[in-house]
Amino acid sequence: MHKRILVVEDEASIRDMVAFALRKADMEVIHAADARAALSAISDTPPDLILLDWMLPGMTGLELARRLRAEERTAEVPIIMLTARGEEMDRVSGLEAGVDDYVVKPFSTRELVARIKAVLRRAQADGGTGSIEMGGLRIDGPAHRVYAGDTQIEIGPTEYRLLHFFMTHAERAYSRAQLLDQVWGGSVYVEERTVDVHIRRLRKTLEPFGLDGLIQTVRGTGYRFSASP
Amino acid sequence: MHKRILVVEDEASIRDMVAFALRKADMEVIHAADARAALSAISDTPPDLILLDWMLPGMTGLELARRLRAEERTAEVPIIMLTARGEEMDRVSGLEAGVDDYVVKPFSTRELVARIKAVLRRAQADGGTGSIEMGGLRIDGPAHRVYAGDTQIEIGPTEYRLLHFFMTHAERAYSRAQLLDQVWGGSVYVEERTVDVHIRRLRKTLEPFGLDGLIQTVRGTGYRFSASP
DNA sequence: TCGCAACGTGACAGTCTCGTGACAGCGCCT
DNA sequence: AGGCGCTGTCACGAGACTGTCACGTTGCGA
Repeated sequence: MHKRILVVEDEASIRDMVAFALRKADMEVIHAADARAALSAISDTPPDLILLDWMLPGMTGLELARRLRAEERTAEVPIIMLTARGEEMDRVSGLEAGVDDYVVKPFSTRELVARIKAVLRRAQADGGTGSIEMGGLRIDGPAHRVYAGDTQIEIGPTEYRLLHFFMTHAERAYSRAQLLDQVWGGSVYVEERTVDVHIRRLRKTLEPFGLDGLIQTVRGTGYRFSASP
Repeated sequence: MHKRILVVEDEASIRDMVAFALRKADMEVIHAADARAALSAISDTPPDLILLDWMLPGMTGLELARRLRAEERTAEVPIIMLTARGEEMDRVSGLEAGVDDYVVKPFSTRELVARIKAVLRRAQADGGTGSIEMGGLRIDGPAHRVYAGDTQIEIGPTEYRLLHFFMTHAERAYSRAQLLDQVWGGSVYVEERTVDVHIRRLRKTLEPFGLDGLIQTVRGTGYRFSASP
């Protein structure tokens, strides 16, 4: 799996470390120290994935992410954000800007590579359209919409994020803590049982469309999303 | 969440403080004063996480980290480094060696525990073992599912953990005490005979699928999981 | 062959988990 | 201000799961 990764990061030490790890994982690394350099690097050939630092000189990573999403050439390129601890609270707005995943500094290279691979795998799975379909349910990432066949389903923000996470991480059990981490964002204090309630609401929203059994309870562990019962 | 943590630290005061905090957080603490002791402690059963002091007599923590990464048994075990203030600049080389996180001294035990939990959660999220198949039985770790051929088997939490342990430690006999340790978690008080009952339940759930004889009784010792009768 | 210890089995009551409905607080729009 | 959608929390109850006991069976050494 040879892939081209664009690393947008101004701090040399982190850049070098990342480059070292990615090359070891058989990936090609392109550097950009700031947003302008990133945009010009992309104008040539879009990479397979962009690794973006949250804090950049000139333009924030979030802003750049939005720009990249707006441009057709790069709208479909997965983006992973690098954030320092304490910046996590903006995870939700980041996810809404179309960022695919977050890695919080300090991170281990092992974790980084694992996340990158996961995101690449997912990107490949949804064929680049940004929408995922399974079990009669379709979620349109860029448009923030959910369909059951042709009819659109009205869905709240949290329910949407939960469903989106599930559909991008199907066939796998997650604990309530993990779901809080991933869907609510790492730095919030909410009861774990709150997850149950949102699961319940999501199930209730999907039920009228004959979409039962998609969200399964894994007793003693958490929940799982899967098209097969 | 009962976890085994190996603490590699030569300074007694820090070691005791850490041990106290971790035990309070329901973790089992193994201790090693230097690199050699650490390696020998690991040779038995690898822990779930290693807490490593940067400065150690004989071998630096970094060196030890590399050694651990190189060895297959411990390559996946998360490592957290304890560093004194001012040693931070070497963070990059540490991350290159595959260290998962840093905690800078002086630290609060609360922070330490939080970091440990975070790292454990991430390590667990990275999928771990994937799926294992043997003797016509397949267990899908990430999805938390068990199959006999194509049909899924309904299974309770404890039965699942027991089966999972057996399939990851097949062809070897375990005493009831060992099973309680590994499957129930070390800090619980249950009768040893309880193991028998769960073995029985597991056998019973597997039986309808023609999966007999997978769990064998080793009279006077305990039980063993094996594909061959 | 006998007797004992180890193991299998069924039943049971307590505990824990999860689903569910209700409710109050909050931000937003009219 | 009032209505409305959304969210987090709580309390309750059904059902699943668990640990333990009592008793039946089996294997093994004397």
